[in-house]
Amino acid sequence: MAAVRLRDLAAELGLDISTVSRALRGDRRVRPETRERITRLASSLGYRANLRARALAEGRSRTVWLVLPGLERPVERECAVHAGRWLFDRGYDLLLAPHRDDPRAYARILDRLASGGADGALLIPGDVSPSDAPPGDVAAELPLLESGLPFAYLDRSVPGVRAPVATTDNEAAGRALASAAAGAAARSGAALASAVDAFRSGRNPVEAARSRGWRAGMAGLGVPISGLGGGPGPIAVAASTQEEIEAALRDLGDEGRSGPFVAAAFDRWEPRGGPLFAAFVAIQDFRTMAYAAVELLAEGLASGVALETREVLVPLLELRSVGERGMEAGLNE
Amino acid sequence: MAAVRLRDLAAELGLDISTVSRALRGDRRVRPETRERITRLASSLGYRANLRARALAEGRSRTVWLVLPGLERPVERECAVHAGRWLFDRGYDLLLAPHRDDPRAYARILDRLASGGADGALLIPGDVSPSDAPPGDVAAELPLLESGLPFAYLDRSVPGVRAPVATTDNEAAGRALASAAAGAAARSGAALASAVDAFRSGRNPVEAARSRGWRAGMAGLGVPISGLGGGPGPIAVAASTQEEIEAALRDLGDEGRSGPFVAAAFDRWEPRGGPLFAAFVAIQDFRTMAYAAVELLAEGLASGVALETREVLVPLLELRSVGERGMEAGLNE
DNA sequence: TTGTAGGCGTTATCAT
DNA sequence: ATGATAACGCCTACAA
Repeated sequence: MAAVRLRDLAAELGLDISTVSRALRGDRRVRPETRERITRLASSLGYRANLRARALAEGRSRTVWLVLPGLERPVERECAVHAGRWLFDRGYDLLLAPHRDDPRAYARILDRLASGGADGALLIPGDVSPSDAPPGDVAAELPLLESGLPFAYLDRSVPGVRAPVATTDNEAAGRALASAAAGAAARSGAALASAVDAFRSGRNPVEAARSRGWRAGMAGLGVPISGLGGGPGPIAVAASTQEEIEAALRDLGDEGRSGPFVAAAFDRWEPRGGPLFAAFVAIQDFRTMAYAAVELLAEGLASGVALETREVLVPLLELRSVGERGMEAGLNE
Repeated sequence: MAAVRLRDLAAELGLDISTVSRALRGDRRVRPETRERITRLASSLGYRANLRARALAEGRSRTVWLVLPGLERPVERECAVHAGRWLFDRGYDLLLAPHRDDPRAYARILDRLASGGADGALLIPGDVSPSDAPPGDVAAELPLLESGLPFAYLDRSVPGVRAPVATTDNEAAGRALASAAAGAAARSGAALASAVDAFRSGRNPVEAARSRGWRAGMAGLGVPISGLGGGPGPIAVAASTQEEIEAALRDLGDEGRSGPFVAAAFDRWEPRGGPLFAAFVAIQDFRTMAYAAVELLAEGLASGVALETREVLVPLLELRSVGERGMEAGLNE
């Protein structure tokens, strides 16, 4: 019942292991009849190459890990599926390693990677706020860097870690949302009085870039960025998610503001009525982002060495307008 | 820049490889001072054990794969997270291998597993309808079975494949939903006229078990199972998802039925008004299910051999009642 | 076209 | 407590 080895096939056929090995992996310097005998016996005995031995001998395992916090967010799921397909076509298997924001799990995953657990890796970092970052967490990817394993960041990067990144052009997306929001207000006859920046800039580089774009866009249009107060007239509120925008509006409401507004969010917006008169959604192109990350990684997989720092910015898939139906209703309040 | 090996440490210290190996792995028959010298040099040189070599020598990799179709459904995500934690605590890393319902990807994953890619596996099968099953797909897990790798099914099993399963007690859940639905109708003063079975029994064993339970429960209560027609009076409709129930109702509507009804679904129900007067949701216990599967697998991981067929039925986490507010409204239509 | 032999880096079994 | 040596199963120059 023990697994069949090359040695068993060779012994059975009176050949040498190396000949059997060559035949089974398609090396053409094996006489056709010999190859025939070998493949026949191999399949009849159910021979399967031992991947552990092959990985040791070849120095690679044709395996890539995608390290991510969890599976809840669309980025994670979509990138996983697409990157998996791209890599599959290149002969690699993509395995997902979720660390559940558990620092110990995260450390062990990176440690295994650095020890030859895979040929390369894609990393989607979790949120790192200065307060809840465990000591030494900044250096969590240190083993990876030292090992020289090729890896690339996906969606976001970790400041200070030198590695390539594939991410949405979030700054451009922020600017695009700004101009769309201002345009919608203008078309409705009431120019934007001010804009609210509800991005969580300190959270990660993505939020920071979106905030920069939004503020720059509004500045270029002459619309002032207001804090929680703000003057009368229609306002535009931007954040990464609908929930964050709604939370910001509740804060504004407490200070006397509940009038019409324009919403600018990413990826998803469910119309729920209320004083909204227009909503714009920046739809990210996860498919292309995953492709770009795989492209970045591919160089390293071929050469087997770590990659240079580089940033690939993927344009938005679409800037979608939703919920403009309620525009008049919003203005009539 | 090449990776540091045991050999390098041994040479540097004038010791033998075997001593260094023992020291680094906590074997106590090494003189404390020697161990000290070794560990010091190892960490100063950044030594990392080569996992590929270790896996070959030890015959295992302390790695388990979770093979699943995708990451969309709650089962997949929740089981992945929980199983990952349980296995982590046992010293194993859980890696996710989504096959995107691509038969080639699926075959390659199972092939790698059978060739020693991991020490064990958990499988969440996709839907297999007789029509779209590619030829030979039934035997897709054949390599796995032949290899003797320990694995267990999670959530569902594949008929005909001998392996242990951890799944919800779907038949009991179906019965529970039946009695809850009938009870709600009785409490509202209008006994159930008939029940609709909208489960997709041919799709997979889970759907089949739910359907059996629902039918048996209704039979025990003397409520006839109706087809698309059905008589007058309140009816109960059961299916795995809200969408499937709504689809079934649209069909009923075409035949003249749009009156009040009781809904019985799994895991999720969003109240949306309409002629509904009660909804019951069977909430599955994914956490316990994942735990049970890991327990099943653990035996095999310890012994290294395939497991006996066995079925662990996990009770529902909860039978939740939602949307009963609309009961009177529904009856008044 | 086939065989020989060394190597991949660790672990494990003997001696000493 | 340490060292020599043989696995682990496969790959790959190099030789024949």
